[in-house]
Amino acid sequence: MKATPALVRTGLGDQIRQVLIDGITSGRWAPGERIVERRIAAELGVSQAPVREALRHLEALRLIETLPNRGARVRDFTDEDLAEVFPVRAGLEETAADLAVHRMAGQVDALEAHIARLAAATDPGEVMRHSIAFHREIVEASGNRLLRSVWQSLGIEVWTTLSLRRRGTELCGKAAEHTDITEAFRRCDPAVGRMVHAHVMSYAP
Amino acid sequence: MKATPALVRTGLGDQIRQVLIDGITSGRWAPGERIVERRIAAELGVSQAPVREALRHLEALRLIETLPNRGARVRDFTDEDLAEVFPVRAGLEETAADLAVHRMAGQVDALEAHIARLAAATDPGEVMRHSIAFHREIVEASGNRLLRSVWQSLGIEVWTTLSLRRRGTELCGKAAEHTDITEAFRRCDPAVGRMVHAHVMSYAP
DNA sequence: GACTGATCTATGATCGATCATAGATCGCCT
DNA sequence: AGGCGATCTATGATCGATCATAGATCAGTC
Repeated sequence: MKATPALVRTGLGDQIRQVLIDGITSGRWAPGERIVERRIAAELGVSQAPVREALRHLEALRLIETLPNRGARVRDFTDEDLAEVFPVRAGLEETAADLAVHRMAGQVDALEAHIARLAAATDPGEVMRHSIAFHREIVEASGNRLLRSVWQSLGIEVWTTLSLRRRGTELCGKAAEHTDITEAFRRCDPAVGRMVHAHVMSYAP
Repeated sequence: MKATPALVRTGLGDQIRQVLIDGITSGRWAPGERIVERRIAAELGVSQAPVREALRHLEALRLIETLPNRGARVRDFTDEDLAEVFPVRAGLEETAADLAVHRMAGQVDALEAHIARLAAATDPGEVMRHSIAFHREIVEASGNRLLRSVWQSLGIEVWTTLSLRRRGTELCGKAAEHTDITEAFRRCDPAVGRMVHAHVMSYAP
């Protein structure tokens, strides 16, 4: 492979995946558009193999759909697709909160730190990441590694980005609920699971 | 590749994945044992590529763990690993039941069919599959494709098999609860979600 | 012109070989 | 003997090429 690697050496598959994700979220590849393995490979100056690896990850994230012997295409996200994520997130995060409330034992420093960072955030991307980080913190605090793995595999950041592109799913105005939830964790309120569930569902369109 | 393909032609990756899953659940590969890509490839008379593809699937199922440049090894499932799946399943299936109860509108034929098949099952493997099929039916009935995808990715069958190997997690004696749940669906009882949650958790060790 | 089948083309699936890295091994120096 | 590199080995990561399949295209018959 000569054509100016254009990519540093740290796991080609990972880097290609990021390139593809950026391309999809930025709209470079339109929904329904085919993603041809060799074309991407040639463009990035790599071979077909790591591109295939990256595509499998995108498939797991449900960003593309693949037909046997027919290749991959960018999914044509319907509003329904974007909406489906919320009940799943709500269920997972409710479970996480119920598990976490015991383990935290009123220690909510980490949650408060995320709230502070969210309040200080300026640009929309930063707001989104800090808002998500608050939720991730709850999932982490559950101590259930499988739960964490499943939650991560939802690719919340990517889907939220797509949702923001689609319409103006505003993330602000929810900081108050984050505070309420944090207070519930502080007093080990067993209703915190339901609160988190309701909070997540309130994002749904 | 000459060495008597030993595998029919229907997507090598899929077939290899099944061989590996069987090998792990049957105990052919012990926990912690390394899985060397080229060894498997040579053994099955294929090349490294489809084996790598299969290994990625196993990684998604959390049956193996992979270190960069260091290969894959069979995970050493702790009791904790086996237990972690139940809260996650319970949360997902509660969500599914809550979504499904509206869509079923009291039509519980499919659920009853699974109960009948479970009652008629004889060998343990069959019992397990029909028991799982009942739960899968609820998830399918939710109509949420993401939820279905996430549930499937838990690899319930495999983990249940492993759990059965580990100790005698008996699946019988739960048929009555399946009937209770079905009745709740028939009368569109909004408490069905909680029932499913409790039912799933009752399998936990 | 319309239908049927052979051929061509694009591309995914798979292959065999090479490159790169992590440990293991060996040899040298003190 | 012990420490420290150089070298060797096993193996994952990547490559370029080939095989196989799904459609598209074309030719022949009626």
